[in-house]
Amino acid sequence: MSKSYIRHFNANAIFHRIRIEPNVSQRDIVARTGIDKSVVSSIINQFSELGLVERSPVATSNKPGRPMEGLTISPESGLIVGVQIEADTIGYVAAALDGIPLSSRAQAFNGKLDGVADLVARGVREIVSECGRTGDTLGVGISLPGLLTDEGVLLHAPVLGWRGVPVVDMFSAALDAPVFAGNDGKAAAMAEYMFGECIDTKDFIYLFSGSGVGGALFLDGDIYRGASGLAGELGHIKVVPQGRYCSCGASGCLSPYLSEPGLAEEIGRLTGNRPSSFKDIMQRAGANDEVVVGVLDNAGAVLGSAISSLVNIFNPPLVCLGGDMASAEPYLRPAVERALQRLAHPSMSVQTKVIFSQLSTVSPFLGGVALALDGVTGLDSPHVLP
Amino acid sequence: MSKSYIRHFNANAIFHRIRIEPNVSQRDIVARTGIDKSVVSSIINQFSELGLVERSPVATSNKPGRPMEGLTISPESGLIVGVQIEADTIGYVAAALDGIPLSSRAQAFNGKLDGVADLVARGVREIVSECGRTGDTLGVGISLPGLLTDEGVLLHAPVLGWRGVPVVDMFSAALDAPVFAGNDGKAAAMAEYMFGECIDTKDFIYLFSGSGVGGALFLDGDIYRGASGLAGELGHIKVVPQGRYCSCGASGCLSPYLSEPGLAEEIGRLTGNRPSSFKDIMQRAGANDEVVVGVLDNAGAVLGSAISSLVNIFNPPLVCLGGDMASAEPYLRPAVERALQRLAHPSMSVQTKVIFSQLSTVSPFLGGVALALDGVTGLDSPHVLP
DNA sequence: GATATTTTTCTTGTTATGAGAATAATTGAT
DNA sequence: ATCAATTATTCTCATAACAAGAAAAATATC
Repeated sequence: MSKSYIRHFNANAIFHRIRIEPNVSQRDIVARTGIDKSVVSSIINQFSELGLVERSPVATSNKPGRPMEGLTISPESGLIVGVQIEADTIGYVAAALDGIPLSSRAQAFNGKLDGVADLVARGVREIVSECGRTGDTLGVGISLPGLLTDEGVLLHAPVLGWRGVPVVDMFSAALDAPVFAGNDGKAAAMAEYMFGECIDTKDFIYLFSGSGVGGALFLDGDIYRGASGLAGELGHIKVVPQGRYCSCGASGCLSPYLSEPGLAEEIGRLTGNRPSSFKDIMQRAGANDEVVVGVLDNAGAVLGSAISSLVNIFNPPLVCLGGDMASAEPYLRPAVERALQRLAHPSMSVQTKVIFSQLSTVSPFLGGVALALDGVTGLDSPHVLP
Repeated sequence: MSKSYIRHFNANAIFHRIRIEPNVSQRDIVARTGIDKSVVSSIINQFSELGLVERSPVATSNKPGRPMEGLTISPESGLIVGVQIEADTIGYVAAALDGIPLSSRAQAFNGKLDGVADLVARGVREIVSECGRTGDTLGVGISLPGLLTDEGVLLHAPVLGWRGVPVVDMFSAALDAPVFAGNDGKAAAMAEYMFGECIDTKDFIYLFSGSGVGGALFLDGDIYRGASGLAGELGHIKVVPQGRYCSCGASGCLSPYLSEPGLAEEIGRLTGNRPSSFKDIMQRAGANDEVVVGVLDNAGAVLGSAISSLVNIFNPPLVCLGGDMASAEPYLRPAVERALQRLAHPSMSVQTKVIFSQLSTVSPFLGGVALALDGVTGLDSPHVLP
C-alpha cells in the first residue's frame, strides 16, 4: 500500500462527504470522517485550487466565533455523462461532478453492435452540448445489461445478443473521455448508494427487475464483485424447487417469476392475452384484473422468499428493490411482507428495512452517471481528485 | 486513514506471507506483494529485532550471486492459545506465532457459565506450561457457539444456554493476555484460511455442521461481518418451503436437515432407534444401514440446494464444508454434486470447487488459534507487528 | 472597543514510502 | 587464486503525508 493511496483515499472520502451533504464545513468533515483538521484543510485547498469545490459563506448562525464556510462541489468543475444501453433504447444523462443531472434524453436503438460506438459518441456530444454548461467531459459511464469482466469486456448480454465485446476499448476509441463500463444492476446499486434511498448506507442488497432480474451486493461500502467479477447475479437465486425454466438454463430461478417477460408470459398463458409491456401489466392491475393481480401477488411471494434467504445470509440493514418492481409496490409489498414474516430469521428481519426505490423511474439512466462518478473520483485509475 | 495504518498493513502482509510460505526470501516477498524492497527490508529488520522472524541461510541454489536468506516465524517469538468452548467440552491449543500447534487437550465441561472464566484461565495456564516453550502469551482466542457483537458480547448461545454475556471482558479479567472472542463458524473459516484447505484464498464460503449448522462468508480476504456482525448465519438459509422447524423459530432452514440433532431425530423417527452421536450415525452408515444412508443422501440434496444458491449469489472459487460434514463426505458428496449440476448456474458452478475439509477433525480447536493470531497480528488493536 | 468563541490555516515535527547507489555474498571463468 | 558477473539485501537521501499545537481570522456579546 502506497502513500499516495492514503491521500487519494482521504480526498475521496472528503469529496463524497461534500457531495452527500452540501454546505458542510471543514469542522463537520473532521467530525464525520475522523481525518485530521490539517489534512482536511490541505485537501480542501487543493480542491479549491482545482476548481472542484467552492467555499461560500453560510447563513449566520447567531453563534460567536468565526462562521464556518459551506463547501459545495463546484457546478463548473466538469461534466460527467451516464449512458444506459438497453435492448431498444439508449439513455443519456449529463451531470456535474456532484451527480445532479443537467439534461437527459433517450433515443431508440435497434440493438445492433455494428456502429454503436459512433452512435453513442454522437449521443454523448449532443447531451453535453444540450446541458448548457461548458467544461471538460471528465468521464463517461456506460451501463450494460450483461456481465462484464474487470478488464472491461462484456462477456454476454442476452437481451442484446452481444458476446465477448471489449466495450471499454470500443467506446474509448470513439469517445475522447475516460470510459467506465459496468453491469446495469451493479450500476443501479451504485446510483442508489450515491443518489438514491441507500445514500451513504454501507451495506445493502439491491434487486431490480426489468427484462431480466439483476442485482448487486453492496458490502462494506462497495459493490462486491467476487473473485471473477460475476458475484451478485441475484436473478438466479433458487426459489422454487423444480420451478420454471430460466434463460440461464437452470430451473427455479427468481428471474422467470419476476421479470417483465416472465410475468407477461404467465399472464398470457392464463388469460390468452399477453401484455405487451410492463406498463400494460400495471394498467391491467390498476383496472383490478384479478388474474394480473394474482400473478403479481405470486411474484411477490417468490420475491419475498428470495429476500428472506438474503436477509438470513447478509443480515443487511436495507434491501432495496428497483426497476419495474418499484412501480408494482402496491401489488408486491403485501406478499413480500408475508413471506418475510414467515421465512426470515426473526432476530435478523427486525433489523432489515425493505424499500421500493423509485430512483430509476424518477430519474432514469443514473446508473451510468454513478459508474462515471465512481470511476472519475474513486480510488482507482484516472485521478481527478488529488 | 493514517500513516501508521499503512505500515501495519504492510507488516501484516509480509508476516502472513512468511507464515504461509516459510523460507521465502525478501525478494520473493517483493515479487508477491508488490511492496518496495526498501520497505520489505526495513520491516524484516524490525521483525528480526523484535525476535518475530528468523533468517537462515537457505540450501545453495547453484546460482551465482548472493544467496537469499530464508525467513521463518521464530518459534520463540511468543505463544498464542486457542480455546474452543462447546456444549460439553472445552478444547485448548497452544501454538507459536506461526500457528503450528505445540500442544492440545480437551476437558469435559458442564456448560455452566458460573466459574467458566477461572476454569478457562486454569486450562490456558496448563496448556502453556505443557507446550514446553517459554515466552509471553501474546493472545488468547476463544471460539464460541453463538452470535457475538463487535464489542465482544455473546448475544445468545443456544447450546450453552448463555445470553448477553460480555465474554471478552469476562475472560480478560481472568487471563492476563489479550482476549479475542468470536463465533465458532467464523473462527473455523478463519482457520481454514490460515491453516487449512482455503489457505490464501481470498474469497470462499464456509459451511460447517455439528450440533448446529454455521458458516461464514470470507470475502475479499476477510470475514464479512455485516453491518451488525450477524452476517454469515448460513444455517438458516431457506431450503425447503414449509420445511422442518428450526430452533430459530422459522421453518425450512438448512440447520434441522444437516445438524447432528436433526439427523439423529430423523433417523430415530424412521427406525425407532435414535443415534446417540454423530459417530454413531457414521458407524451405522458404514454398516450400510439403508435408512441412515438415505437420510444422509437427503441431507446432501438439501445441502446441495443451499450451496447452489450460494454459488449463484457469490460465484465463489471455493466452497468449503467442515465439521461433521467432512467425515460424512462419501455419503453427502454424490447428492451435493447432483444438486449443483441441476440447480447452480452452469457458467458459475464450473468456476466453483466444493471441498470437504478435514481440518477441524485432524487438528481440532484451531478456530481459537486463528482468532488469536488474527487478533495479535491483524490490522486492529494490540500491535505485535510494528 | 474588548473579550470570548469558533473556524480555518500555518508551522514544525515525525514517519513512511520509493528510487537508486552501495554493499554483501556467492558462482564461474581466467 | 583472482576477477568479473550476478544476485540479494541494506543504506542514503528525497519526497509525501499525516498530526499536534500555535496562530490567525472572523464573528457575537458585553
